[in-house]
Amino acid sequence: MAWTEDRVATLTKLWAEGLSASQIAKELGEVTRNAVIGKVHRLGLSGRAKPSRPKRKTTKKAATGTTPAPKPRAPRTPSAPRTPEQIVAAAAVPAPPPLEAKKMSNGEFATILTITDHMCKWPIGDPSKSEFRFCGRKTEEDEPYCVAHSRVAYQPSRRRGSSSNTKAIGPNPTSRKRLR
DNA sequence: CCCTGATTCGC
DNA sequence: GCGAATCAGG
Repeated sequence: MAWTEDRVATLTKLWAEGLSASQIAKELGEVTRNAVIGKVHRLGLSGRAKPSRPKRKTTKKAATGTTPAPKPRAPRTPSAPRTPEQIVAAAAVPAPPPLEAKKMSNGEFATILTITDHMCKWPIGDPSKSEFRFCGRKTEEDEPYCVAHSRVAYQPSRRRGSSSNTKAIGPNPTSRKRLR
């Protein structure tokens, strides 16, 4: 499968949205996550908000005794210093502070502990903070968000008029793991 | 062990 | 240019 303009566009978009390489690979289909990562690098849009990339240790681990050191591949060269890519993926930033959450009937926001089905899982605040809450309003049957937040989360993208292209761009709620 | 991205290199 | 293999880390 060749990297058509279309697929590259999707790849770029999904990558900017923060999807993992494997997720993107599944999304595109016909490609592996390695292919995705490879393409991402080739496109020069590597390194978005990567939490862990302290240092690339070129020093490969010393043979753990029993390692016969097959070394099928050519010796890894020291690798060129990573160029600080300055890809601006800001355009695809997930969710600006959307609607202000209303209070729940009992006067509290939904928390990670109180959130249940039929409650809007739109995050409010910084997930790393204890003040983090969910919107908590009533939602439709299997909707993760309330109607208001759903509109924000699922914005139709004007690409390819036909095919379903309503990609979720909202933040990832707690349990949004893709089924595998 | 699962996952993640990063890198290199044969094709 | 592509992507498998591999690496390194969480």
